[in-house]
Order: sequence, then C-alpha cells, then structure tokens
Amino acid sequence: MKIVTWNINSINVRLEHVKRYLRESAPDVLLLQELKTEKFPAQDFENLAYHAAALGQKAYNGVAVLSKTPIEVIANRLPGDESDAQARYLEVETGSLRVINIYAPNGNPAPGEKFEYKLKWMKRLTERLHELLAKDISFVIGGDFNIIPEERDCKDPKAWKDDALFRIESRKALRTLENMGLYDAFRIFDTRPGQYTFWDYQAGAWQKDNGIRIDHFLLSPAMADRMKSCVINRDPRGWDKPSDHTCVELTLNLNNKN
DNA sequence: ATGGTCGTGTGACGA
Repeated sequence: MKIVTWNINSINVRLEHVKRYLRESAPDVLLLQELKTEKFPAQDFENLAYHAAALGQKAYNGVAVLSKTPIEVIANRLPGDESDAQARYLEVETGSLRVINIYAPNGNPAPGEKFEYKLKWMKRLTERLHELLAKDISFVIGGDFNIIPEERDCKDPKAWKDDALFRIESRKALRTLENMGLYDAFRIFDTRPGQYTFWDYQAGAWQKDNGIRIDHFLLSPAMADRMKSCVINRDPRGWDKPSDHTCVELTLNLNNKN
C-alpha cells in the first residue's frame, strides 16, 4: 500500500505532472496540496481509475485526496475555529484507512499575525489528532507541514534561524505531535542529513541542492509498526516546469502481521 | 544582495 504526499503548487499548471506520476508510480493514495483554485479536474483522475475528494479555494491553498478505493470525507475543515475558511485540511477514510491531508500555514513573516495563525492552527491540529488517538483510531497524516524539524533538515540552519518554518515555536509544535506518540515516518529508517522535499525557485536552489525538508508523514503507533518504507522521490522536482516541492512516498504493509 | 522565481489574476501578494 503506497501513500504519497505532494505539494504541486497549482493543479492547473501541474495537471500533466500529476497524471504522469500516477501512470508511472501508481500510488494507492495521493495527497495533493496547494491546488490554488476552486475548481478541481476530478474527471481527469477518474479516467485514470482514481476516486477524488477535493477542497478548493480561489487562488490560495487547496487540498485533495486521490485514491484507488472509494473515499468517504470525514472532515474538510480543522475543528477549533469556525471563522477559519482556509482550505488546508481534508480528513478521509479510504480502503478502511484514516488518512489526513494537510497544507499547514507558512507563517511568514514572523513574528506577526501570520505566525500566530500558524501556531494556533498547529494547536488545533494537535487537539484533533489527540482526539483520534484517544478514540483509538489509527491514522496516517501527510502533507506540507511548513516546518523544518531539525538542523539536519536544511542546508544552512543559520539562514533559517528566524524563519517561521524553523523558529523554535514551530519545531516545538511538531515535536509536541511526536511526543504524543506519532512517528516522523521518514526518520524511522533514514537518519541522513540533507534529505529535502522543497527547493526554492530562486537563486538556483535546486542546482545547489539548497533545500529543506518540510513535507512529512506522521504515523500513529499501529501504523508505524506497519511501515515498510518512507522515501523522498526527487525525480518530479527535476521535470520541466516543476513544482518547488517533490513527493514523499510511504509504503505500509496492511495485510500481514509480522 | 535593496538580488534572485513562480502562480494567481491583471494588483500586489503569497510562498
């Protein structure tokens, strides 16, 4: 069972990229972030035998789940703030698996209003995930967390010191989730520094491999026990007219106990 | 680097 997360930075510009990825890699579930439009081309994916659930918004944000099995939407907003209309959270059930897709707030400039929104959003997320753990619902959450977990997850920690993605408050918010018992799937088997999921379009960041690791999967304990692999696939970042993010690929063994 | 690049929507703004 392969679940993949990918911030595509506009579904309109990247539609052919996503279709190519589905054909070549055939994930069971694909989580997409930053659709940047209200309208979602579900038919294109249904033609490739995927079910689709999307939450769009004009010009900003937007998340979608594609799956080979039917999708039941459990929630399309993060509880805790009725006034928050940003399309950043999609919780679904597909193939008897609970999957949560997030596009967490960037939070820059920090400090400031946007940073406060980021921290509050992470607190709301913590409460929601705590609720699932308390109900003994195992789950996979993936997406663009917009948080660099540690120094080894960026090229030059000093350059990121005061950025909303690396400030101590943001890293603490992610660590709080890990302290609840969730696992950073990528770090279960891979401890190497310099494993990035995002490279800025500017200043030749991709060519210089000046990136950051901000796209993550967190697994509830039962899911962590079932993990076979979690790898970063750099290929799509090297395609023509790429997204500034590449995808993270998670493989679970949901059939056998070992 | 007061730089540099994209996407949206056609202005700045967000990332």
